[in-house]
Formats: sequence, structure tokens, C-alpha cells
Amino acid sequence: MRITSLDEYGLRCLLAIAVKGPGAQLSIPEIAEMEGLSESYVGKLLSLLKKGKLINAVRGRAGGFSLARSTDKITLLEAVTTLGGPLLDADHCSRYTGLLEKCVHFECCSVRYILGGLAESVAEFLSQTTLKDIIEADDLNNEDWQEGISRTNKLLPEKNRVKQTGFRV
Amino acid sequence: MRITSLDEYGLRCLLAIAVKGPGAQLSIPEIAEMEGLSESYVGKLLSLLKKGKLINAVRGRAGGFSLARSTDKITLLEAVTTLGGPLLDADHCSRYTGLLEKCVHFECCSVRYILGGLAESVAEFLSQTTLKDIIEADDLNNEDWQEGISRTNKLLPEKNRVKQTGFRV
DNA sequence: ATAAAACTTTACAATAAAGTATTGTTTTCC
DNA sequence: GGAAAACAATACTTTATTGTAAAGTTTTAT
Repeated sequence: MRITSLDEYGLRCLLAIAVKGPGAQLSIPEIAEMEGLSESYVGKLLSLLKKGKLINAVRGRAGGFSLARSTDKITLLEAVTTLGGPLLDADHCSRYTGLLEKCVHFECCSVRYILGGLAESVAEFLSQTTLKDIIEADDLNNEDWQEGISRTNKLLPEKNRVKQTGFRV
Repeated sequence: MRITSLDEYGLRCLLAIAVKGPGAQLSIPEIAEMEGLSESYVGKLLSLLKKGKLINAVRGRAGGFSLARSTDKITLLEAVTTLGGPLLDADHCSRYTGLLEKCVHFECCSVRYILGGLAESVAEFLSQTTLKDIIEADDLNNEDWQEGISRTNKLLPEKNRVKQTGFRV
């Protein structure tokens, strides 16, 4: 399981616009400067977000991007879905068929069952947070994010835990 | 966010051994045949699982792989972690720095905060299911997995929902 | 009008992931 | 002892993802 670049950078661009305030507009060069990304890449990311109807674009010299809806009407689930596509795709089972035409577990599949549940769980989590929630969070708990490992890590058996740093899933 | 091939195929190989019963042994050619995968690929997947101490290997003519522990002692979190690595890596923030040496949000980052929470949530979910749980599940609910979309999909605003099929996150 | 500034689209290059092939080592059976 | 069968390690090919570049369109200021 992986978080993709599109998720990471796309969320950052979306939040950059959201943080600016209601109705605010930001241009590609501005966002690229703020986020330390190339203008080409920001343009690509924003075109995805636009296609997903999360932002509106104004062309021309005074152009830029603004949120299509207020921050409390945009959930992380929409953002992540728009950017990286589905976690578990509709054609998941026809993608992972191995050497055969059809997956050997097509009729009854415990992996599919589990991954389906996981996808729902993740969707549930992401749908409960809006851009507004993120922006308004008083304490982003960034001091101990490196220690966040401990919380997640404790779920693993001792010898499998990551010693150095970071979250592990 | 994506589920990787390693997750999908690796879990299938692990379950193939687990399903066989306590102490049972399976060879690479056997698993490859059962799962419809190449022997090379199965070998690679099993070597990962072995490195993660989830299975034991016996070399030689009567060789094969067996579970390192009983099915109720192996969680999905361990399996997925072993196979695909961490969802949110320790060096996440140093990987996504854009054009700069250091991410502009390094000091205080709302995306990191949210993704950290998501990683914990996923870890929580995966750690609660063992191989035993999967094997023993009476009804794997496979009849309506295509309809599973509805449950997840309902969390998205109407116009953004996937019409065709599948889970969407 | 014309140039500048900004979005749009698509093609391309670089990188990473996925999967295969090869070669080698260990064990068993004859 | 030698062949067969299996695991082990690694290099290699293919494919997908990332990120960049370039050419085009729209709007505004002068």
C-alpha cells in the first residue's frame, strides 16, 4: 500500500488555495513558488483537481484557481479520489490475474473480501475530514510526528517494529 | 493511494500456505500452479515473506515453505508491512521535497498530520484481522462485492460517484 | 493591436515498480 | 556419486508512474 506523489503534492496545492481564504484565487506560478514545485507539475496537478470539480479556473492574464465549494464541503475522500483514483479499483480482480485470463479466485476470494473492507474503512476515515477541519485544527501535533511511530508501531510484534523513525503500515 | 501488486499476490501466496493447514508445507511450483503465477515471481514473493519472518523455508528436494507461526498469530498488518513496506514511510517528508532540498512544510505540515492519522487508522484496521480470521470466515460476502461500491461510494457527493462498478477510495 | 501573463493540452524523458530469467546452492533419492 | 527437485540471490527486461518541456489558447493592460 502506498501513498502516491499525486496524493501528497495534489493535497498540498489544494490546501494552498483553501488556506488563502474564501473565494481567494491563486495562480500556478504563485502555488509553485509557495510549494517549491515546478510550474509544469503544479499545472498538471491543478488540471486533475479541476477535472474533479474541486476547483475552478480563470484563464487569461488575471487568471488563477479558486475552490469550487467552501472548505467545509470538500472532503479528503474527494480530494484523494480525484488525485490518485480509487484505492481498490473496479477492475481490481481483472488486473491481478497472474498468468491466466481470469484470477483463480474470481468466484470466491478472501483477499478481495479483506481489501474491500479496508477500502471502506479508509473511505470512512477520509470522508470524515474536510479541508475546513484541517485548516482549523489548532494543534497539528507536529512536534511529535516522528514519535507517531510508536502508536502505529505498537500494533506490530516487537521484533518486527521499525526502530528508526516514521509511521509504518 | 494504491494497493500494490506485492500486497495482492503476496497475500495470496501467504494464504495459500495458511489454508493448507497447521504445519503444512508448499513448494514454489505448487503455489505457482495454485495461484496462476510464474514460479520466478512466487519465489520472489516468498523470499520477502521469509525475510519478514512470516514463513520458514526448507531447502532441497523435499523442500517448501510453511508458516512461521500459527494463523492466529499473523496479522494482516504484518503481512502487508512485510510485503509492501510502510504506507507512510519514515522518510516521507524527505522524499517529497519538490524542487527544494527540504519540504517547505517541514516544520508544520497539515498534510503530514492527516496522513499520519490515516496510516494509524489503516494499521488499526489491519492489525485486527489475522490469517485465522480470514480462513474461518464463514461467509466471505463475495456475492455482492461488485455492489460493495454502494457502501463506499455513498460517502462521496452524488455527482462524483462511480457509476459502473467497484470500490472507490 | 500587441505583448505579457496565465491556463490547457499533449508529447516526451526520467525514474520506479513489476515481473522474468539466469545462475548457484542445498537436499534427497537412486 | 550423480541427477533431480527445490530454495536463494541477483541481474535484467518490461511496464507504469513521475515529472518536464513545448506549443497553443485565452484574457488583460497598454
